[in-house]
Amino acid sequence: MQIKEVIESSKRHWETALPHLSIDCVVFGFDQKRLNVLLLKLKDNANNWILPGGYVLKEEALDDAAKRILKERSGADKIFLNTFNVFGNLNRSEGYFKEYDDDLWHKQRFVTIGYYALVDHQSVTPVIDASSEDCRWMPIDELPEMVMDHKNIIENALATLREQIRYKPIGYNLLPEEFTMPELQNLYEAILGYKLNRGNFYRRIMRYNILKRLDKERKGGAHKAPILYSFDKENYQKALSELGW
Amino acid sequence: MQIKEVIESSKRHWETALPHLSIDCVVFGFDQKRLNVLLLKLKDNANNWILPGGYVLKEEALDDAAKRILKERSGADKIFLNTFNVFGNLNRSEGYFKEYDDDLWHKQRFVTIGYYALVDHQSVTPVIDASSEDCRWMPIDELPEMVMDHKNIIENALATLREQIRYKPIGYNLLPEEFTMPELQNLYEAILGYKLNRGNFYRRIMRYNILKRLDKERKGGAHKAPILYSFDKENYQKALSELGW
DNA sequence: TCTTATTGCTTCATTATGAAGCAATGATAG
DNA sequence: CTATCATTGCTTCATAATGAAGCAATAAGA
Repeated sequence: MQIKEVIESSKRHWETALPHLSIDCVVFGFDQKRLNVLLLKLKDNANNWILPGGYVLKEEALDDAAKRILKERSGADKIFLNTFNVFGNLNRSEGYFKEYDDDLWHKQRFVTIGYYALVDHQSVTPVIDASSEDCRWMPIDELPEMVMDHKNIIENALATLREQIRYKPIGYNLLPEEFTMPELQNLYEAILGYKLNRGNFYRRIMRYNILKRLDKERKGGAHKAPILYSFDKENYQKALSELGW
Repeated sequence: MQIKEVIESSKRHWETALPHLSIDCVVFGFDQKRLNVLLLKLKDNANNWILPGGYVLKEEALDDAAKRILKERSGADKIFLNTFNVFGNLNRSEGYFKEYDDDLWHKQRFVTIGYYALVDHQSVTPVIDASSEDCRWMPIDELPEMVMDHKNIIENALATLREQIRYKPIGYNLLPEEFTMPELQNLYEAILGYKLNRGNFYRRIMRYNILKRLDKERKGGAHKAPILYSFDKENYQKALSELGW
């Protein structure tokens, strides 16, 4: 196993980025009925996948770094992005780079800032960057083998998302402009991991008063055509700000 | 204005700690009817107060660093400690150290990990460390002038606490072993910043089933003597774990 | 002993939630 | 063209949670 590009870029990082600090992004996208995460596979790195991540430049705000990294490594752009936790244990990368020289950037001790992002699955086309061999959506309930503690980081991000969905409207960033009530319910169920009662879900969402009902339906599927909605951005923001967001 | 000790310790830090990374702790304590924060005042640093903070040693886990810093700089020990946010904007310290040499540790660009702590006010005796002139509890609604973005960090921590109190039992770490129902209500009101209905609060707390009613009362105050309670630690933990904690 | 503020706990009206169901509808099969 | 079917929009009913108010008990002090 060899990661030449990684080693090369390692040297560059020493000069331009803050040492001992990295960012990992958990990018959630919703497709049909499943919640997905955007993952990368390094060249020649066996079967281990990683989260899109990178380093903070010396004169770069943390949020800007997260945006840049995500754009460079996955093509995702203009998205909802937030920190959710910090991972600062020792030996987080233990074992993964032991064959390499001690001056390899990645072998160092790292404090990692975890960002999670919510994106419209349809509008993101995964981009394979120079150091990667693959970049794709993976369903949250069928994650592949992952490097270091990256699986744990994803679970932590998902737990954050699940907590937020309890008392905050969610969906604006995860759904396309127009969507149906069953699609919104599928999103909630995919995030929560369990089924919701249809009528009660309908009632609860309607009471939020964050949906704008469009005068059209989504025909083409079998059975009754569902009504299309879009988010009423003003009320959506109002609902969030009443909760202190 | 001079901060000799700070400059001295700055040199030591370069050798032992992770560069560009710091920790600030927002320590909440509850006294009578008010929520307080533990603050320090640097020697000779005019009237500006700071949060107890410090740096992460090269071979030290982040949580351990936070514990150590808090112990060293304020005497607080064995407490509930959690990250709540990361502050990584540029120029956070702009203007505060401009008179000093550029190689002053503090003048550098810093990413700060925010920790919040919940402690029993009575059991913490503020300790004034070598680089401080003062260390004391300050009520949350009467904060003094503070250095850099430290006031913002406190507000951010308080917002986190307020969010958590909505759907999580809180109080175990902020109250003494034995307490009364009005005291618990006062704590909630101090955190939330507004009054709660007495009967409804009583009913809600009782339904949580996290209190152990003791067979004694707190006599001595005027009027009817309130019953003493302690937390039923088992049920308290169960209530938390049902919420995924 | 009387007054007072405080406390423990309940009652009643209102609102939210869980479970179930009914009518409408668009596609499909016959 | 019509019957069937799963799905959808939305409502109903029972139960639980919440907001507002109040009653009786009580410890301290007048």
